[in-house]
Amino acid sequence: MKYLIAEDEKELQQSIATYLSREANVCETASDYREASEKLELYDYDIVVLDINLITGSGLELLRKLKEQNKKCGVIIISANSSLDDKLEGLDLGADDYITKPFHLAELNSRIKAVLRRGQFGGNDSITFEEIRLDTLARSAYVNDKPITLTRKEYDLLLFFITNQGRVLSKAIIAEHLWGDDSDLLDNFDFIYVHINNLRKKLTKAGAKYIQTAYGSGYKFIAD
Amino acid sequence: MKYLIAEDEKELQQSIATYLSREANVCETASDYREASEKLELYDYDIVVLDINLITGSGLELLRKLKEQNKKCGVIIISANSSLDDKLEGLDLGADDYITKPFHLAELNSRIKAVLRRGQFGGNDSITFEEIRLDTLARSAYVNDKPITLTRKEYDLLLFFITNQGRVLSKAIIAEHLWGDDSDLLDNFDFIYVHINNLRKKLTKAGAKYIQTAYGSGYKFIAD
DNA sequence: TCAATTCTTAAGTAATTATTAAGCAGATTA
DNA sequence: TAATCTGCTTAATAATTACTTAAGAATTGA
Repeated sequence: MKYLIAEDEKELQQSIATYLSREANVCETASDYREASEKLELYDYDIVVLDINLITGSGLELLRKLKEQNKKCGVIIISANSSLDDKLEGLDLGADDYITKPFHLAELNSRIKAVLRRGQFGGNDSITFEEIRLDTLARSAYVNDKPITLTRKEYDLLLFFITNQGRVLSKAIIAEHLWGDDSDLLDNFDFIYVHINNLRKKLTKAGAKYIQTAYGSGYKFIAD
Repeated sequence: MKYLIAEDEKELQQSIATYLSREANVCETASDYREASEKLELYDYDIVVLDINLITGSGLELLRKLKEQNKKCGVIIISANSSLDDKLEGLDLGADDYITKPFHLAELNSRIKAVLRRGQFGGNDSITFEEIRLDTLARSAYVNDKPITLTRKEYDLLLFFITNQGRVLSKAIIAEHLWGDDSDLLDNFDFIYVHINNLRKKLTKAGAKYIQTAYGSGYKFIAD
């Protein structure tokens, strides 16, 4: 399950992401219109939590765009307490639910659950790729139903590969997804080599070698 | 209280499970005849919600088997609107009630409640995991039928583990469930180490060591 | 209210995992 | 083919996370 949190208040954004990351397999954030728009074009999400009052560009505008593209994801709008109109307009535009600031995270979560339940969006606890299976609740990995022990970073890396199979992932993107936003500034991704190497060793040993190097661009996870 | 939902329509299954998990201590699902049959043999349930029109194998067949085994659980049949015969046959075979698609979840819930009330089912409000048994009314715990004394927090922790078996539970989530909502903000969960440690000691001493550390992610309760 | 139990804090230790760094290997380009 | 860039591997060091214990707070029950 993949969530996107489009919220410009950094603190709230982080609270939400932290809270929801246990429900989602992938929980990403966007801090402004541009970033959200970009991510929505590049990736598929099951749920988008959208603050309708994004400073840069309107959240409603984003929602309109989203629905034009006919993406199959549930949308939950966050709105400031006053703006009833925005809410209604949002629902008109195809949002699935809304929640008013301030709110409890548990409340947001149960609304997401409700949207997922009544919609056709997402909904599976294990992810497979060829003979690899990830149990996302137990955070455990299997190759041909034999468990392999992964560290946290290795698991996250493998999950990221599988949920983005076939796509070339640059070291910068991998770093951003596994280490968060602060790594924008880094220009040294040496440590990724190490994690890739470790994960490769474990997968190869178990008989599943799918991490391919795209020389000069990054890596991709793909069956030969 | 343990429920089993035998329903092959994934979406409906999830709706029911999510809705009823509030009422039940353990609410499990089965998607086909084989899975349901297996679970019924392995575990005891207080209530079985059985879709009589399971694609694979007949629901009626399952019910017949269930009653042959003389299991003490209440059975509520879900039937498609037309098949009156199935309903009657189901009741003949010993089902306790039926409900016709489509139905409101609240309706299903109140029928379950009614069955529980008038039946002898669920009188023993206990949850088991391997050799561990929790008496949820007395809030007491047993390992191989020998009582072990737990403090409140230890009991709550164990209950939380057992009802979320196999799932990685982060310290933040554990804190939230045992200490309430305010703990979102806490960034220090040191005290959890202590409770985990205490519970582990008691369980281990009694011969049941199921709390596994998922380094960097949390803990999970699982049989090797 | 007092005594007993239970919870939390704190501090030191242990274990695991992440990152750095350096040398090597393979690829690409001129 | 030399020069350069990119990626691989390994081992060491650093950082993080977990465990354990004991003592002081807080809570509970009589």
